[in-house]
Amino acid sequence: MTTSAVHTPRGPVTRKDVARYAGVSTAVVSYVVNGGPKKVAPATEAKVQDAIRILGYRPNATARALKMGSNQTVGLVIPDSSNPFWALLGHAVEVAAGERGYALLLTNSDNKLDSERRHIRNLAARQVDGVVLASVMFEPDLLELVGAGIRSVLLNHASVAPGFNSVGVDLEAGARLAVEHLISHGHKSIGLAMGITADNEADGREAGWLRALQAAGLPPGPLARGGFDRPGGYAAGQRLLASPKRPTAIFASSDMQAIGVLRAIREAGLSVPEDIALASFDGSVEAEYSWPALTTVEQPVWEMAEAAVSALVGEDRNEPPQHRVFPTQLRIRQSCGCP
Amino acid sequence: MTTSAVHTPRGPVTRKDVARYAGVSTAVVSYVVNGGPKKVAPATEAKVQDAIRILGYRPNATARALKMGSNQTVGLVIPDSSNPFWALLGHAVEVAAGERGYALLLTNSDNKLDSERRHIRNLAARQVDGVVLASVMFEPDLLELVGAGIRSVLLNHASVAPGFNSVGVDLEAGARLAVEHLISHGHKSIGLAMGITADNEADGREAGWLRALQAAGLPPGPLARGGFDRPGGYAAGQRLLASPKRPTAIFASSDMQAIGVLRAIREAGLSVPEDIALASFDGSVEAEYSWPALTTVEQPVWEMAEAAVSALVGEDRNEPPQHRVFPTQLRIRQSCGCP
DNA sequence: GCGTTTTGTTGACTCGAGTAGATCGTAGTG
DNA sequence: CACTACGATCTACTCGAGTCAACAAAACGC
Repeated sequence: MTTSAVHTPRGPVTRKDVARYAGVSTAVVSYVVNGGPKKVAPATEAKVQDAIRILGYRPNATARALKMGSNQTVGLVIPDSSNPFWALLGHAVEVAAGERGYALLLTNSDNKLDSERRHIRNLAARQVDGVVLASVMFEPDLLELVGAGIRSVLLNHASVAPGFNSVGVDLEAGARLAVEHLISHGHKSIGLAMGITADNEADGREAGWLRALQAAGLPPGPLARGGFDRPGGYAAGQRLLASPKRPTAIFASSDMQAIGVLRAIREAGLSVPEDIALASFDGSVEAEYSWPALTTVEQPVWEMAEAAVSALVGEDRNEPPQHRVFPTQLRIRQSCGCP
Repeated sequence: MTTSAVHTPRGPVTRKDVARYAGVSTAVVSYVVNGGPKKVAPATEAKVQDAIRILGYRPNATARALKMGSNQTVGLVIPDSSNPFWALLGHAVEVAAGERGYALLLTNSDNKLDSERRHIRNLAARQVDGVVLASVMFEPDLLELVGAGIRSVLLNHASVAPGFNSVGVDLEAGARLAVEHLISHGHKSIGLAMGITADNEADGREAGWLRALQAAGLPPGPLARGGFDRPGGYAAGQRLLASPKRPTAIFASSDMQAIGVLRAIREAGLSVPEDIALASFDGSVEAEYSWPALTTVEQPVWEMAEAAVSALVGEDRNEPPQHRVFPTQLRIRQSCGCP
């Protein structure tokens, strides 16, 4: 004869079961579980706590969410979570959300617009409390969808959409930092391996590269476009190396691209930074452990995630939409030619 | 004068609003939205569809979840989503779940037991339909928690817990594959950079390394333990290099560790594979783009994720718990000494 | 034309929890 | 001792959607 058999109902234990077992009403159970909004006598509270423990009651978060109109969840849409930069961002968002008691619904848009749109629709239906949209693309459709009552933050997006929160870094300033550093090493021909932004908006990194060169009175070096990922960088790197006047330095718009470029350079029998210097953008861990370690423009991912989540469900939830731009920092390592 | 203002209620549009607008009962709206369980006359259906479109109605997934007892969500607990291997796994799980209409709640345990336990509790309260538990740790507590009605899959865990689904690879066979390959290159002293498994269960990779050496009549080389990540591998690598009899080859229990080892080797002024050959475990993208490219034992991450999700919410949802072991494949590149 | 199916629609109850408002009992005051 | 004030508790409604039993109307058979 087991101890738990008598009163244990089949199926999941609900508030009602606890109430019956403790000999109180369901309201009291709620008051005990939530510590309010009404007081409960200590003796009653103890009875209820016992019942909860004995029956193994766990409140149904879905029911709570229905009643309260919030399921304590934020959604995140990123292009590809197997890309280390996005993975890190996802991690940071999860932590920032977790600190506030929110869980993270993660979705990958895979750089496809319809996929992204589907995910946003889905997140909206699931009544998430907010969504962080780290999209390379951008469509008015998205505005409408997300605008339908759900708070959202655009991450690192070029266009500053009215009515939307946005969080990002100063891409142009960051790129200038890196290119200027390459220039300071004496390079006169600096190529650019640029990622492809689907909306064809001018990317700040490209502008920064150009400005830095102009400011130094240098002509723009060769430019090759490819995906922001390793294969994209590899392909872009090969094209840069094959250009009529091979650059002596290359700035890549992402760390992953730089790693691809690195491979292209090596396969060409050249070495970094002796033959070609390299700098990139993002500041991911892979940059640190690459060989040579990559000089890169670091994005304050944790702060950005924190700011994004805060705008969604944090203290500044009710403020009007903000556009926060974070500074970047040049993380100097060996790929640029520094010792 | 806007077209939508007249009948649009304030706040989110519910089934009731649609019903009122279309002049039907709420039941009919449900039937239209779900295509059942009862038929609706074409003319009525059209009216309802119009109302839905005009009012911009989207069904509240939370309410649906409450009624149906499922919120079409699976949970994933991994040690650290900024580790590429786990990031890839997360991506694969998300895709597998997405194909079945399920969303992914992602949590990082950060390798901490209490954090892991908290997340599982949270996932349970949120009534997820299943959880994939990729824990390095293991505690009976977890069994109890997850066992409380929620289907779960243990990923790549050494101990085969009864009543639990599990999905993993044959760690020992995989490790043997790699070590045997190093032996075939003529190496007689092969060190092991082993990750730390918190539950101190014997890890198959260690066993495989040992067995391969024994089978070849070789003495076990030096062994160093560290985290499964890059810093862990770096530290382990330094210790292996400093060991009295320096090994001529090293097998690392993860790609990330191998990348750390690579750095240690380079900082010691040695080169791979000339001075020290290297092979590792996981088969992540970083291994491919490392220099030299890492020879590694590839885990079939996509198949594993597919199997895990399928056991949770797929076709074989109602079968008794299974233990699926997938084969690994040796992906030969340059770090082992092959051309 | 009448009884019988078929088809279409509806009202009402349900899921599990939050909480306002009503109710009960008791302690405190005059 | 009557009467208020208050603390503790319960009743009952709500959130939004799924679906069954019940019913009305139309289609059918003979």
